[in-house]
Amino acid sequence: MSSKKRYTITAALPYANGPLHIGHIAGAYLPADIYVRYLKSKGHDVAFICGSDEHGAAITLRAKKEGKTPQQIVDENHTIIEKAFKDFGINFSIYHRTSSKIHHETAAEFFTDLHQKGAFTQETSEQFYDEEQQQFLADRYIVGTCPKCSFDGAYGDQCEKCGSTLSPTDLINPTSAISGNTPVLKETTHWYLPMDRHEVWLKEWLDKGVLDGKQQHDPLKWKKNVLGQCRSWIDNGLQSRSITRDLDWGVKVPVEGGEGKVLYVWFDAPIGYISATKQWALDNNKNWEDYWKNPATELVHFIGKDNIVFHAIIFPIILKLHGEFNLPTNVPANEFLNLEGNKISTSRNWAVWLHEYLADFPDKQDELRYVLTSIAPETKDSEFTWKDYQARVNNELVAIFGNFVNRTVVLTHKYFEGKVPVLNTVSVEEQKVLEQITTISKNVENLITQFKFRDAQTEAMTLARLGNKYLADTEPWKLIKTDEEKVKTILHISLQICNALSVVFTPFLPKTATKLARFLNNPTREALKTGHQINQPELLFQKIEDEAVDAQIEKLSTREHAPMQKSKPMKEEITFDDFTKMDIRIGTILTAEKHPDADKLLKMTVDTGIDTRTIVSGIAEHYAPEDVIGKQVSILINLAPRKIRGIVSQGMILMAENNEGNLAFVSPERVIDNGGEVR
RNA sequence: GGCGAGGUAGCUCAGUUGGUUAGAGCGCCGGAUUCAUAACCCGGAGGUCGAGAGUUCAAAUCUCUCUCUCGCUACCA
Repeated sequence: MSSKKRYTITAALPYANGPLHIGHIAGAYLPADIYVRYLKSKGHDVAFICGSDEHGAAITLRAKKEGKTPQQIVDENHTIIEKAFKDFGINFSIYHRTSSKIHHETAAEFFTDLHQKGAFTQETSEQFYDEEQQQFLADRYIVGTCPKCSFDGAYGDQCEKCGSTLSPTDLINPTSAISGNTPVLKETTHWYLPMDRHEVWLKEWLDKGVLDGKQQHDPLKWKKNVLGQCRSWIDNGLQSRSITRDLDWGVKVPVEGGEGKVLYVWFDAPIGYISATKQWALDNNKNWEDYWKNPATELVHFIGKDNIVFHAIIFPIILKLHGEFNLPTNVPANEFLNLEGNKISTSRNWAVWLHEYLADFPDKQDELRYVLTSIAPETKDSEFTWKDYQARVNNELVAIFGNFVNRTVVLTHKYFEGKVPVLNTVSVEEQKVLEQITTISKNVENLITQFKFRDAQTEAMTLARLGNKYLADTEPWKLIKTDEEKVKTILHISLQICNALSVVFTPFLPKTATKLARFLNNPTREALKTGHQINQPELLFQKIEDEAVDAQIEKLSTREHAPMQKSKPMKEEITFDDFTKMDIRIGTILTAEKHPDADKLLKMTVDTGIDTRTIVSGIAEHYAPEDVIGKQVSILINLAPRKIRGIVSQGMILMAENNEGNLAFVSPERVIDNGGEVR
């Protein structure tokens, strides 16, 4: 228990493409910071590693848009993010960045090493290519309509509207984000990581915690959501994933044939933990290998649930392939934090930005830390509301914690000139109170080591509750008239509780704990000695006024929520002949039912005037079957039939789409005979 | 559709291997108190534990079916 261990703790690398919001903090950085502060307070040797993830096409794309270099973009964001972390009090050993030289070297070395070991395959495939710009288009450089939600501005790797993971060829009407042209498919060769080769050992490692025949971790200590997600991935069969991209921003592929190609961000980013550790070791005269290669060192990754597969499957594969490296002993992934009833969305600007909070609520880092830990999405998605923030600060921090400290310190000054009075005879009840201080402190520690930060913080608050109850039970303000010696004992114990509060809250509320230690004039936080002079207190916490939270709610609701919606550029010019090739008719939907094997598809029969045919269409999320029967619609009838999810669809129903991605039928303005031509 | 995680008091959440009247904090109502930022302390109300069926002497807890939320995944000309 008391032996000192070495820990490498990482927190997900923030992508240097935008600022941080409270969801990031609650999900990864705050729990990591609490854990690290706790470990350090116990004297363990901890490297707390984080940094900006600065590669990837989203950054080059944005650079292009803003007329800057990618380096300028990441420099700006890195500075903002680093400052926000620092101001908020996330206490990294190092906050590094993946654009650094040491990272490029480290990542390249990993690639070369794995390449030499034959860990990769090379595959040639067709990728979109912009002929005018003479370059392959990375996934992010392709914009089109999301096949899932019909959002118009989806990227080739992801739709930011519905969050779906996509591949560029999934997009409807793909266009090049650089030129607006329609890209063509062209062959290119990339390196792939065949993950299926690793299924057997991964399964044993995840299920039993056994690696190479040795017990490496205890799976019972892993969260259910993490193990469940991983099992789901492995049981479905791991795919080969490409780990290089045609792009000029990132870590250059260091082997023959790699010209013009870089490592894909998810390959290079986790290696950033290692390169950051190397830099930190150089700066602090340490040996980085102690933190990554010594099997006695624990490696823990704090992440959000979107990152589980990378940290619990892909990165371990990379580490194991390289050899000598430790695998994580735990990956405590959190779920997501919602905000005022909706998902946090960067693109819709539905978020509480960390740097804005710090500006709007100066010196209230700990208030936010407290609230975010109270509602940490540890087992399920949770919700932040400003009213709840206010209630928790006012009813818990101010009323229970701050108030107890204040009354104790005020009474000490009032009765004993601010000197810690002597501990006289201790009653049975008081003996119990003293024992409780120890018990609660131990409980808090146990809960932290189990990554139950929410419960741990609640337990820490019970110490303040204990203090308030003790004062209410003993009533020193009455006793002072009759039994000053007893009052000395009461305030002595109360002051020790205050001191214990400054200890147990150190990981959770570091600024408050320091402030409290200052009131007590006790920076070491060892037990207070009789006669010790304490300082004049201020208030530990201020109440949050209605106006302050109302202003925040107002700010959220008045901000522009709709994404910047630009109509897509016109497609290439076509001839009249091109147009007349399409045979579009008016028809009436006769029957409609849900596709038996798909959620988003409706199977319909339509009277086209010339025949009655079956059409399958992806509109089930917009229309119920009974709503569409009898509707007159426009149909492209000479489209080649195609099997969709097992049913042959003969034609396509035309739909119009608005900015929200909602669909509407293109119907004649008055009733037209079925088979009527649209031209 | 498949898979994973959830659905427990108004809110945020606990409930271990099934076992007496289902818990905590906050909110609410009532009482007491004045050292304290009208704060603290005591008491109370409030839940058919998502729905239904089954196993059992006994189920929030095990099994099955259904339903809703979140995520991954498939279909989307």
